[in-house]
Amino acid sequence: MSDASELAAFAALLADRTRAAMCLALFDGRAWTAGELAAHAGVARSTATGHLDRLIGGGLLVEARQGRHRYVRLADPGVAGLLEDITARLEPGLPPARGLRAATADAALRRGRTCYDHLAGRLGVAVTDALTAAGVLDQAAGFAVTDDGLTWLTDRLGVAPDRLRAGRRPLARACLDWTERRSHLGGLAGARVCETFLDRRWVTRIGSGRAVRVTPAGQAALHELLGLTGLD
Amino acid sequence: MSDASELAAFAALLADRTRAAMCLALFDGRAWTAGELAAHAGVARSTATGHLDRLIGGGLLVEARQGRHRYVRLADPGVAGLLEDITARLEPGLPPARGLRAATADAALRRGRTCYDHLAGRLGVAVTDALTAAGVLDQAAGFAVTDDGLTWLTDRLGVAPDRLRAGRRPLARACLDWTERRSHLGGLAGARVCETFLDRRWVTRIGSGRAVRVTPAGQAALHELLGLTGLD
DNA sequence: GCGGCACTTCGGCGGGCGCCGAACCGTCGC
DNA sequence: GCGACGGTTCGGCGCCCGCCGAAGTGCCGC
Repeated sequence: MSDASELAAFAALLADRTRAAMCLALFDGRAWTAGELAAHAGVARSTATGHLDRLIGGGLLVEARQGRHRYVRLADPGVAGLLEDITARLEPGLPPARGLRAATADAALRRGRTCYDHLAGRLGVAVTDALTAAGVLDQAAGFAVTDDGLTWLTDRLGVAPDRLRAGRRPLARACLDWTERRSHLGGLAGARVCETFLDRRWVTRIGSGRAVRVTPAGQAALHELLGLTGLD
Repeated sequence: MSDASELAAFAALLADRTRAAMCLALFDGRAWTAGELAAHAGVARSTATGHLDRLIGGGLLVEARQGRHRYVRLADPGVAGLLEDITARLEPGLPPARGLRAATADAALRRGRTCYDHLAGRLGVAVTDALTAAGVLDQAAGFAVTDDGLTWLTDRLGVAPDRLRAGRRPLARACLDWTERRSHLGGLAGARVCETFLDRRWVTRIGSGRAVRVTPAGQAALHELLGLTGLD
């Protein structure tokens, strides 16, 4: 009986159009700010605050406060899997490959891929770790680009300084990688890094999808630049 | 966006204590009547009617009208799996084996088992099919014991007539078998058949669980009585 | 065919919940 | 510092939804 109450309480988290829209948006694996989710769902920020409180309290989401921002993402891959199971049930005929499980099944995608406009997969995590080790990123401070890091990006990597001026988009953003269960670098800096790697042919796209592969030239360059090895 | 509405609408089906209690009750795989579910959930019958309409309309349950009864059960194994996934999330530490998936994994259980007090699994379905072929059961009429069937149960199988008088419990009831995706015989008649098989040592329990095995004597007897073969 | 039973329909009540706007608080950038 | 901005708190509004009981409808058994 109490079991039924728990089930009902859990289901109630998703039983609201606004909260459902938030969870579906977060289904992409990225961390969103409260304001972005409010805009996405079409409600006032104050309303979004309450919904996020409930979703976090219910264990579906986790938050990371960063300055005046409240970043929020799905709590764990289990939540993503559950959402996928339910939505798959809702559209029986539709693409079975839309979700993250399909990505899991594909070794190439697991190795390396783009997530929107930045690197993800093992490659994305490896690059992020190397950037952290090199002092470019400060993960302790919640995924911030350090002052030295800015210099590194412009001088070592060769990104034009004005392309790193944060406008509406945060410079660095943590993006959770389901297949790796790790965060990798998103945001403006993540996009610039990916862009540069592609420009220089350090990585190339495989086919027309999101999968990418490190080229021989890229293996040499990334070893030279970041000490990375074993990027097949 | 419309996607979010659909997800919310679906989740709303389970987001009520009463409906959740109904679904959890049906999780055992049996078909319940509307009145039974109302009593189980502790609401008026009129209230239960509305809830069942919603659950059926949403595709979680299916109904089978039979006389003045409204039998209802989970729509398909996918629903059971979904419920299992969700409840497993709610009690992370608890028995991973409570559900039906565990049964699926166990070959012995898949072959033959008891479901409450009647036979299930391949054995249960085979016996039910044979009883139907022998004219004991009329599945077209919604799982009814025929007049000839009553005679068969008493004269051929040797069940005492007064043990087949239906009281509150229906004489025959369809019980859905998840592993076989087929109905098998439950209700009073199902219990008597199972009881008789066990009494005569045609089937014996394996260990202390629900799994059962057909004995050599049982194989001979069931072949003689119902033409059944291949019951290892 | 007549009572009894399972279920359904309907009207009405009450509580919960989602929504907003206004005021407030902390952080960031000039 | 001071304004801008993201997020939070609070009060109040309105709707939706779950609940019941009473009356109605088929179906069953005597």
